[in-house]
Amino acid sequence: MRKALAGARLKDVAEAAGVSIKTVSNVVRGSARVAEPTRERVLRAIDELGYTPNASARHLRTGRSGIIALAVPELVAPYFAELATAVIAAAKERGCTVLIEDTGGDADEELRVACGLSDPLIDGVLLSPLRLDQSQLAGREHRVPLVLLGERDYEVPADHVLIDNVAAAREATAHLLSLGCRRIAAIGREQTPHATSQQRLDGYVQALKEAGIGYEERLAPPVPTYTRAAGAEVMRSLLELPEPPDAVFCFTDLLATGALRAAHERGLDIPRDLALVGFDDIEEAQFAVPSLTTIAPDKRQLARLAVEALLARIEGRVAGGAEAPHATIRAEYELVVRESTRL
Amino acid sequence: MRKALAGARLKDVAEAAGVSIKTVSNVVRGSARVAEPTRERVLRAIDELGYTPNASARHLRTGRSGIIALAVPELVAPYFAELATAVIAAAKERGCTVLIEDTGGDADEELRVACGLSDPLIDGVLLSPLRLDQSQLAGREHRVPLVLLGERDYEVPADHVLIDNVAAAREATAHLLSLGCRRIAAIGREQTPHATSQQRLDGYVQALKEAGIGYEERLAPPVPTYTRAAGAEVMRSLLELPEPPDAVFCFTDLLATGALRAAHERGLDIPRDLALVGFDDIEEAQFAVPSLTTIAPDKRQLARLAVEALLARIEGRVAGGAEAPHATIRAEYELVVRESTRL
DNA sequence: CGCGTCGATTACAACGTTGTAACGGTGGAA
DNA sequence: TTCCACCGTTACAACGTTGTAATCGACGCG
Repeated sequence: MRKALAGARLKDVAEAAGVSIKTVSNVVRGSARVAEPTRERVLRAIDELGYTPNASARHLRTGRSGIIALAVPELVAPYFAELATAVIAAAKERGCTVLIEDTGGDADEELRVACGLSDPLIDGVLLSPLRLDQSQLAGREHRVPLVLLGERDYEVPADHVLIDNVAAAREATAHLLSLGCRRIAAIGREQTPHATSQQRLDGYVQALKEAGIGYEERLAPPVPTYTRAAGAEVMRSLLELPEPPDAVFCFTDLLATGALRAAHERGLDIPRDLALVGFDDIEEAQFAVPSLTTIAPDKRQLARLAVEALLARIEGRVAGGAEAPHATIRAEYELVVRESTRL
Repeated sequence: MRKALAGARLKDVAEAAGVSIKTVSNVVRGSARVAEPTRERVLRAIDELGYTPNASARHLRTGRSGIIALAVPELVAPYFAELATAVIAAAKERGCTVLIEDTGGDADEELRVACGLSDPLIDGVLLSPLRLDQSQLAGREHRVPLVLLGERDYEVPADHVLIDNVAAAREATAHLLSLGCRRIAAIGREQTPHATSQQRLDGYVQALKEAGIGYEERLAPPVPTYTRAAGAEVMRSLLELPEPPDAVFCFTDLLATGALRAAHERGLDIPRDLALVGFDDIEEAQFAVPSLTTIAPDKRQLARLAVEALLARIEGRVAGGAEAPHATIRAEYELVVRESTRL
């Protein structure tokens, strides 16, 4: 059944080089000393036959496949597409391949992923949780190493890589305040808030408080989802308030582009009638009309730190071993000022 | 070394159910008749132990892993993110997992992917080629089944799934003509054109010709890349022509959003001063200001057809066998009219 | 009552790899 | 010369799965 086309095996190389299978294996992996002339003969044979190791067999034997899974709520959301690209690049630097899962933001699906998918092929999992809460995660069977990429509630039994969302949200809001805005709305609060929403809301409230402004729930209406459509819809409702806002802090750039769209429909001039800040710094933010001031998490750094943390767990390199306390690793961010707040 | 945590094996299930390993395997795969009471016992044991098949072992034995690779030029390009999402969904319907590769539009990388990556774990490859040309592809060793997703030049030894780009581009241009525009620019021509660029240009030229308008190369300046930035830059240069265009057909929505941005900077009113049509129907097109008229390929259908074609090749289900002639499979598209051409 | 048949189940080998332990040969020291 | 040590190499088993062929038991027919 299996055709010769499928590629040479250790056995073929061994025959060609006149040595045993194991010697070839040793040459390939550098796992034991091999005399130089033998080494050369083997390498030549490998080259001639175009040998490449069979990942399945290797995985079966060693328990390592070199494949890690990245699960995001929505790959079509530009932020996650950009993050995924950064993770793929970071993994490649470390010799790993990435398998991308789209959980659709579904808690069950996230849990399934956190438990190592349905397939032990995966060496480890990077999860950007959206709805998953810590009680569920706490009960998971620790089948594979797990690193969370993004916000978290309370304690979750896994390493986390994230930026300081509260501080970033506070900075974004403070920026609007510094422009003289006093009636600042927030778009992104959720009915049943998950961590991202909660933390950004906290930062927003803190900044207001520091400026002596109280939190007014009407100015932070709940959104059903983090989509452009939701952003537009909520923006429309905000503009219909008796006292509409003079600025808006959107918890994601996607919400912000929707808000931009709605403001445009009402003929508002941004930033003069309404200043706008987003969050994520997706590529689109630079090209929106007007371009979008936003919080820019260092996605490359996030990806690198996350891959590094996961590999450390996989390879058991964590100080203190597998039962080491779960680390929280912070990446950088910065506020990028563009037209939507440039008066 | 290998821990029990890693999950139950056929052997464990067999012991729990009091049958042989092979019977469990038969239940799992449905490959042989199993008496109903035995079946139930086995299923219960599987459920209790949380057994999941080991892909590597299965792959090692059968040569099938259930994993297909999808290689796109740029995952951050919304079109490809949306396409990837559709492919993941289509693959899941068929019981496959998708491994996403980002080739960066690099020809060498695309060739590597076309040859089945460096890893024989993959059952087959779906490739969205950008720079790869047929001469390179022709010389590849056919290590894994390959299906191309997107345009092609001439003959390539692989099945293709695509929409009729020439017709779509002609329709987009014809739409602009129907609005009364007569000086229609095109953004997306490449210095050394690959198939996508060439075909959309052909459609554009055909439509002009049918309206009795000649092709003017100045109105179709070359773009270095398919990015927002390139779209904006080319748009600026077009607006500086002695006789600037009254409409633009952009070969992708990404280019179009860049063009939109540049037009906005010049204070132009779209569509009154300049009508704009894009291509791809990325989500952003609906929320751009103004929203974007565009060609909408049926991405779900593209993904389904591509996965189906690939699985057919993998399973040798192709009429005529592995050496069957390579098929060209067309998916649907439609022109979606939005504000950017609604006068 | 015995034989044949058929359906359900099982033992065995193999996929390609690598860790372990054993092997053989060479060179130096006693 | 004899023995030991050590280095390079090897045989073997095992990872979890599935196809093949053999086995077992029961039932129907002659």
